[in-house]
Amino acid sequence: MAQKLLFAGDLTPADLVALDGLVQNRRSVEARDDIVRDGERPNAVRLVLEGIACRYKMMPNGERAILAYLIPGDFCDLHITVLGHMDHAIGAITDCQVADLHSDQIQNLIQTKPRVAKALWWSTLVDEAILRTWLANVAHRASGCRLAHLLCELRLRLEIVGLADKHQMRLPLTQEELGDALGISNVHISRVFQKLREQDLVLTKNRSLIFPDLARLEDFAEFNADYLHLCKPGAQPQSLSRAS
Amino acid sequence: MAQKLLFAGDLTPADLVALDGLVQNRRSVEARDDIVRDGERPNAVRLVLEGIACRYKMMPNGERAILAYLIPGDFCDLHITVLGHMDHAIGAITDCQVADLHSDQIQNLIQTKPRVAKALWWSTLVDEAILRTWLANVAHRASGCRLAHLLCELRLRLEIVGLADKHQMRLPLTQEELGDALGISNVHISRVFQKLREQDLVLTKNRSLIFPDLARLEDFAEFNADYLHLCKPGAQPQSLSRAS
DNA sequence: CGAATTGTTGAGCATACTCAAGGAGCGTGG
DNA sequence: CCACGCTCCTTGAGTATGCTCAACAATTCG
Repeated sequence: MAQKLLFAGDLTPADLVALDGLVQNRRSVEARDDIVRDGERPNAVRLVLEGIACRYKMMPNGERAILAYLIPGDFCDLHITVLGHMDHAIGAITDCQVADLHSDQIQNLIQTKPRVAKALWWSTLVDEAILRTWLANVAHRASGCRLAHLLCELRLRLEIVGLADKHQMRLPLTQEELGDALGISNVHISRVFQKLREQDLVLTKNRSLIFPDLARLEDFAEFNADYLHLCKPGAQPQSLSRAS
Repeated sequence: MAQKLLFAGDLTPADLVALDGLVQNRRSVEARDDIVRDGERPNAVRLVLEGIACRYKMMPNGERAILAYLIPGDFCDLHITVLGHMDHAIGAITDCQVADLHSDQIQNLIQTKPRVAKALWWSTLVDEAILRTWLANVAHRASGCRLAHLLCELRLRLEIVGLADKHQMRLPLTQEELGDALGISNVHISRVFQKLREQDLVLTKNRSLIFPDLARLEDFAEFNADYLHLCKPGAQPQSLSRAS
C-alpha cells in the first residue's frame, strides 16, 4: 500500500508500520460512483487501496475533463482542509477500495514523524508535477505521442506499486476515459490507438496492454520519467544536504 | 507584496510584518532570463515582487510549454527542497524584481507562525488548483473560450494585488506567449483575438486590455472563480472548524 | 442468449496548422 | 527628425488534424 512512498526518500520500517496503521475504515466504492463530490467540504483524507479512480470536472458543455488518475497508493485530498471546498470531484472508474483517514491522525503522524511528513509532501508535489506534465502534453504534443506518453506514465506508476512490468499492464480504462484525459474525442482516440498498433508500439488484449518494445514506445512518447521524482528506495536520499 | 495571502484566511498584522521581513535579497532579472533553470537544485525559495514570470518546459520539438504565469506575490518553488531537482524552468517574461528567501527562514516562520504556515500551504494548493483548471481549459474548451478564460483569470489575480480593475488590465505579454500557454499557434491566436474583439469582449490598446462588459466576458469564458479559493480578507475564516 | 457498453468505419465539415508575405509600432543611431 | 531594424501582429492560401453524425461490429455482463 505504501510502496509508492518508498520512492520519496528515506523511510524507515517503523515509518511504514505507522503509515499502514492509518488504514482502518476501509470501504468499497462501486465503479462510476463518486468518492468525493465537487464542492464538498471533506474532513477526512482518502487513500485509494485498490482499483482506479480519477479526479475530474464536469464542463458546462457536458464533457468530462479527467485531471488525474488515482491508482492504489495515491492520496485523494491531503490538503483539502486548507482550501475549504473541493474544486473538482473524485470518482471511481473501476470498483475501488478506499480508506478514510481522519485529519487528526494525519496531523499527528506529520508532527511526530518528520520523514513521513516529508514523504507526504513529496507525494502531493509529485501530483503537481504530473499535472504540469499533462498540461504540456495536452497543449504541445501530437495525439499519438500524447496517448503514448500517458500510457508510459501509467505503466511506470503501476509498476511501482507492483501492478505492471516492462512488457505489459492491465488497464481497465475505456478508450473514452483516456480521451477525456487527453482532450481527444472517443472516435478519434480509437484511430489514434490503431496507429500505435500499426507501428507495433502497443498491442491491446482484453483490458491489458502489451508493449513489444518499451524503449521504442518511450522514445516515441518523448517520455522522461524525471518528473515523477522517483529516488530509488534504498538509494542515497536526495535532499537538502546535497543541494549545491 | 503579501496582499495575496490575505485571501488565504485569517492572517494577523503581525503575520504580515513577519512575511514582509523575509524580503531582503531583492534582485533584478532581465526579461527573457531564467530565474530558475530546469534541472537545478535550488536551495532558496523565490518570490516575485515585480514583473511577470512563467513556469515553462521546452518540448523536444522546440516549442515552449508555459505551465503557469507568476505575478507579483507569487512564490516560485516553496517545495523544491523536497523534490530535489526542478522538472521545469522559471523565466522572466518582463523585467522582474525577485526576492530569494532561504529555506531556513521559511522553515522557521512555518514553525513559529501556524497561520503563516497555513497561508503558504494555501498558496501552493491554489497553484495546483490553477493547474487543474488550465488542464481542463486546454483539453476541453474551444479556442475563443480558452483565451477568454485565461484573460479572466489573469485579470482577477492581478486585481487582487492591485494591478487591474473591473474594466482594464495592463498585460505585457505577447500573443505568442499567451499561445504557448494555451497550446495555440501564434498565427491562430491572432485570429482568436480578433473574434473576441469583434464581439466587443475585449479591446486591446498598447499592452493593455479593456473589458467593456466584464460580466459578459466571464460568461462567455465560462469563468467561475471558485478554483482560486479566495476567501475575502476579513471574512469568516473558511477552515476546518466549519467543515460539516 | 440478449442487452448494454465499447470500439470501429466512413463521410463531410470545422478547426487549427504551416508557410509566406506584408504592415504597424517602437527604439536606436545617424 | 528620419531611417533602419527589430519585434510583434495580421492576412491569405493550402493542408492537416480532429470533430460530428451515423451505422455497425465486437465485447462484456447479466
